[in-house]
Amino acid sequence: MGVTLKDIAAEAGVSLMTVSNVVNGKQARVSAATRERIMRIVKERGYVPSASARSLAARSSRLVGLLVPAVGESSLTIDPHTVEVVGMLERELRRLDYHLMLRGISRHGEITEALRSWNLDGAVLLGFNDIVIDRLSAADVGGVALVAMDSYSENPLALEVRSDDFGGAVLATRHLVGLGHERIAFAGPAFSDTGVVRQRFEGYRTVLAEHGIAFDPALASEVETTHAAGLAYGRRLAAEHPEVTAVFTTADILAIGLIEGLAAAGRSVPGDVSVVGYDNAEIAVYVTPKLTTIAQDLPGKAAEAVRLMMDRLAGKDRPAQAVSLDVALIERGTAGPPPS
Amino acid sequence: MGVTLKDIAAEAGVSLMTVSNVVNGKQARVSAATRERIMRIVKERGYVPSASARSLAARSSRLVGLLVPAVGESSLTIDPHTVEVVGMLERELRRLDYHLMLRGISRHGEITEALRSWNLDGAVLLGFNDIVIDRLSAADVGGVALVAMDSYSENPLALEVRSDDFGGAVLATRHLVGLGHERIAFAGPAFSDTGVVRQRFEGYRTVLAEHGIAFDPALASEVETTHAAGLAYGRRLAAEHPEVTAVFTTADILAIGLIEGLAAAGRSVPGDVSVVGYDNAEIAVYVTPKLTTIAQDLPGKAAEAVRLMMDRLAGKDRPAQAVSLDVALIERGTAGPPPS
DNA sequence: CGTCCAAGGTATAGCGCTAAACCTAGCATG
DNA sequence: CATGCTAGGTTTAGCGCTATACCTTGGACG
Repeated sequence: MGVTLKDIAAEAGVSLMTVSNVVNGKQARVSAATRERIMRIVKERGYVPSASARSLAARSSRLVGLLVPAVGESSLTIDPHTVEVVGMLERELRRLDYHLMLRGISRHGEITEALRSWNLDGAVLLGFNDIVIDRLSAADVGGVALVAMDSYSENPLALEVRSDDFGGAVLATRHLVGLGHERIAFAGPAFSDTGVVRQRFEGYRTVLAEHGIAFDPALASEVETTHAAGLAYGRRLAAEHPEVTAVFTTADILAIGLIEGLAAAGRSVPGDVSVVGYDNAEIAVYVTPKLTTIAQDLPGKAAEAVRLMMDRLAGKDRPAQAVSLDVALIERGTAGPPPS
Repeated sequence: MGVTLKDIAAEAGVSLMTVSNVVNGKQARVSAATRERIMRIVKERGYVPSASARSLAARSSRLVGLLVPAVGESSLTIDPHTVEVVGMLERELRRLDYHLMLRGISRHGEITEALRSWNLDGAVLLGFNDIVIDRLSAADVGGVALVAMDSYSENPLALEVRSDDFGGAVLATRHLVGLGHERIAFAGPAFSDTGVVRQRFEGYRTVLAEHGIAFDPALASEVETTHAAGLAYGRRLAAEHPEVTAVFTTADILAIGLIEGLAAAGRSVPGDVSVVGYDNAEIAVYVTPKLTTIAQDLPGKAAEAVRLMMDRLAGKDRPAQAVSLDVALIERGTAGPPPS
């Protein structure tokens, strides 16, 4: 079916290696005339090199893995966040004639398996828990270029890219304290865990302490990052903690659900309760009032991850140091002074 | 570095082929005792088969491509839509020990190149224009299993999965006509093209004709699928066509922008103008008033695409026939009777 | 005039795996 | 007792490519 190097070589009357050299742009060893003749035949016959054969013979696959957690039977956790990275990464890789392989990871061993099985040149790990990254040993990784996004591991085998989650929480909480709030609740998923949400939780607690406000564990709730969970939480909060005048949440969608839940319980935002979201998602400006939130530099994060990956693939070794991007408070309509 | 079949064979004192048979679960030719011994060694040594070697030797890569249009230098066009498919596809493929390769396509030739270079067993084409699919010849495709989503090509080489776009437009437009509207505008991207949007445009025109309403080309506008474009369109519409009392749009995000644009021009929804969106996106319920829209069966579409792909990979040949999924009108708050 | 060298190639030996054909002992069968 | 068959393997011949070492010319140079 397919045209191979051998076919081209036969037609051009040269050895197979000469064709290989031409196709791979190794200028040195071929005369211009021969090169042109071969290229013409390659075009004519529609020759496409076999990536598997190359990968096998050259011990390099020109393949980068995109590894995403996949919880059991459920789908991949690709949020708008992630999509941006995927898009940028694919484009940059394509420019350099690399390819992207998407792989959900449900057991730890699958990371190593993915790296080795396809002989990946690099891999981007999206949103894994620190512990997962920590457990990666040099033997697991081999020489694969690893970039971990949104992980707080300190594994020197992976270059890390994240935004300043602690700082974002500090910004949000200080904003609320500055407006005069004292009973400030926190809502986010699994914050007792390590990782991104934990950092935001610590930022929140730090600012409370900084202002002499006692941390009340009853005001920190584990809430999933969905509209429905936010809504339920809003009702609950209104019923159980009417003294709360502000909430810092770790996701916009949760915040929007929360606002609806509060409204359902007769509490208005920002009149009765102030709310700050996180991520500055697209939806943040479509709701009324528009959501006050923390913006991450998403394109920046994606660009940085891509840059690190490209540099490592190109062989530029850089210190395994974490890159942390700045965040910003976007003041819109959901945070105001507490009711007097 | 890596452990190979040869290493395992040497350690187990059997031939390489026996190990290969065990690893690939070919029960027939190996005794239970030998099989267990080999499996133990495989586990101990952490053997991972080389996918490139397999692909080369077996002429099958267990690799499925996800081909997405990539316009020039820009990123991939992965909308929430697409993400659902990606997630489901990855999960199903992983269960069957296939892998997913993500590839942006910016020139037509790249489709063939992608199929051939990695020796793909199958490919899902997401959101390509019909013309692109039409141009695919048997030689381009080889034996690759092709599933095209949201294409209206009739190329027998690709199984097609789409939802009933014409029917959706009919539902939306009839709803508006039924409410008493006569000056109904249409807004969507590139509807003069072929494809999904064209189908919706035809649905709209058909219903107008059906009710004896003359089609006015000035009321059909080419508007990009973004909030900003919708907003600009809203202002323009209010200024240039104050007689319009209803708009059917091909995307929710466009509809939401449109509503804001109308509001900015002093026209309220649904009091002055009714609006129907398309897709029943998540945001549709977060805006006020909640958006009346057409819902596609997204999970169904994804599931169907996956099912077709799986069947074809498993060798079940089915007639190359298009699957079309039903749509539904979701009545919410943005469509009402025209002002009297 | 012998030597060196560069330019422009070719020949050889795999990479790690699988498909397909082949082998061999041991047993049942007519 | 020859024959066939089966279980349980082994051997051989690549898949399409690249790395590496090697081979020829025809000058330039001392």
